[in-house]
Amino acid sequence: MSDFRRRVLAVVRRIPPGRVATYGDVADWAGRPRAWRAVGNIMRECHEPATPCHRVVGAGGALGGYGGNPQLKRELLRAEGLQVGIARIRRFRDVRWATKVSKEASRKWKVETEK
DNA sequence: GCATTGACTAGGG
DNA sequence: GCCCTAGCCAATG
Repeated sequence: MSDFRRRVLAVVRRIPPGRVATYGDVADWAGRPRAWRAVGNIMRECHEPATPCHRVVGAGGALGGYGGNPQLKRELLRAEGLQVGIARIRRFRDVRWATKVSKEASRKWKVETEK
């Protein structure tokens, strides 16, 4: 279990219900802003219920994937009060976690996880 | 250690 | 908004 992977999971678990974050956001919070692609790889492995992988979506509100069951992901998100289209999240800007979190909070989070 | 792969993204047409 | 391209990172064989 690499350090980066551990951080990514920690960030994902931090996403509150009814909110979503993009792969890019997660990578950023994990300390590697340009590792979004790797984040996708990690998610593929960690399909355990302990981490709300379904709250991690693609940039611009794209759903991304969910193992062999993308539809399930849509259901889960809708169950949390999100408006989900065929392959997109409506009101994405309003439910995107990263934009709702204050800079203060992100700074604090980084300080705690950097060490 | 190199090559391939992927639940990605930003930019240009 | 959609399609294509190039760039990027960690995991895998």
